[in-house]
Amino acid sequence: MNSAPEDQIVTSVLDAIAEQRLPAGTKLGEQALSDLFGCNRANVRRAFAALAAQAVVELRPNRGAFVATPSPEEARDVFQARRTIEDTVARHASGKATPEDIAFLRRAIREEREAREQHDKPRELRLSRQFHMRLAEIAGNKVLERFLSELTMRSTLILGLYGTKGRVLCGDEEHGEIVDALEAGDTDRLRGLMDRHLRHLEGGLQFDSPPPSHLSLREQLLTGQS
Amino acid sequence: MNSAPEDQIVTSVLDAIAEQRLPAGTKLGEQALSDLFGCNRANVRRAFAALAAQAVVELRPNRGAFVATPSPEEARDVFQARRTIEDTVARHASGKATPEDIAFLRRAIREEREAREQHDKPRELRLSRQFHMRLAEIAGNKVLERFLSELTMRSTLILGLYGTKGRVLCGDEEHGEIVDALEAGDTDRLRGLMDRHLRHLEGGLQFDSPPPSHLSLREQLLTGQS
DNA sequence: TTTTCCAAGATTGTTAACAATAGATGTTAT
DNA sequence: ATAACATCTATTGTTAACAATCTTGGAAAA
Repeated sequence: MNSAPEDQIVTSVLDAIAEQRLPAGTKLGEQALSDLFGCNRANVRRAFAALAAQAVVELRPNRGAFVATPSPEEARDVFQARRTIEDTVARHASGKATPEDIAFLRRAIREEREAREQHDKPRELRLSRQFHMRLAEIAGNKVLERFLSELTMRSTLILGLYGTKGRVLCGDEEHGEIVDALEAGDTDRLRGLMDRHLRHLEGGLQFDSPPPSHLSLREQLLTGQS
Repeated sequence: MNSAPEDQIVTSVLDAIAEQRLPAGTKLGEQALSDLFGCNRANVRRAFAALAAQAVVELRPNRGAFVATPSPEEARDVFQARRTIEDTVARHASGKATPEDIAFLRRAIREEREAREQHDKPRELRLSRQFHMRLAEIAGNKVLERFLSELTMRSTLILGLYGTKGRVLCGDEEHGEIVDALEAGDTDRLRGLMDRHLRHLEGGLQFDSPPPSHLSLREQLLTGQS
């Protein structure tokens, strides 16, 4: 649609975050990105402003732009919001899925399992996100779709920070059951499965181990003095 | 918190939209705003990018920034999203309201009625919005709070475009009943009242009369040719 | 009078240079 | 050897000038 020079930066950064190629706290230098995308720093700056408005990038004055590092409280809020929004998505998607939709979802599940078996985590994450976003698309509400896009993005960051490595991220059997219920038009079951799926995802987080510190050396040492 | 020069632009524009001082389709010139806020155009540009990311401003290449003019479809999506989010807000706010919260809400209702009697529409709109936002604050989810902030903003634009003038915008008796249910801790009733309130609001829209055209003279005349 | 075309003005988009600040390196004194 | 200090570099923030585009207005032709 809009091929403005800054939109490409936004989508590229979002894609990178969605595939966990950009971990939380990564510094995004203006020069680096302007070189990479062959544009001037003003466009990079505008892209940062848009990304900051979606809370996937944090802007620190005179320091620069950093990939956001969600706190445990933010993680809770994000998943609570996801349950809210994806419940409505489930309600409205139920019975509206075309055969193409079902085929797409089943293919995504299959490829996601393949990616997991091959330990291709970026691909797995991308496919899992596509699964949820397709459901929102079927529901047919652009506003909720955009909100969920932001939330899945932040979920990826949260999983990268607090996810227990050994565990399965998005159990493909759960996704499979969801498609079954969607195809059958069983709204209540669909809603229940989705809720369970999201609680499962959130339940796998561990907030105790690493205090997410992405501070400069100086800030890490000087704790709370001028 | 953050007193960056561009943040002031963002909040000022949002406030103006929330009070319907900036109607949908208004052009926002870069020079005009940079003069007004005593900063350079680069900051205005960044503010526009942030506002566009929240869908309250539309960016047309080589034309400039305009206050968004939501279509009837967008209006439907916005109110559906509001019902979704404010239902969760109601669920989580119920029983959590402090006496100060209740006092604030009752005062907002009273002042809103006064503003309506004095035909002070900006004030009325601002207070009505504050009422809903305070509920979100009580619920205690920053993500949903931010989403609702965007949605109430766009609701104001929608009411300005499609609202039937004679009708009452937000019946204060409805707000009153909501506070009663909140204070009583009657969650189910609170949810029901909120849903009814939002459906009431949406039901008062009329999409037939004015095709929302905020085009230049040239665009209004030359319909669909190069 | 109406339409078409062209030119002037205004606005947006881009770029580069400069200023200000933070982070890092090196030096010196204790 | 360590800590405090100064300097140096890299990065962000600001500004102004220039280029490109759109809008406006009027003149010329039908």
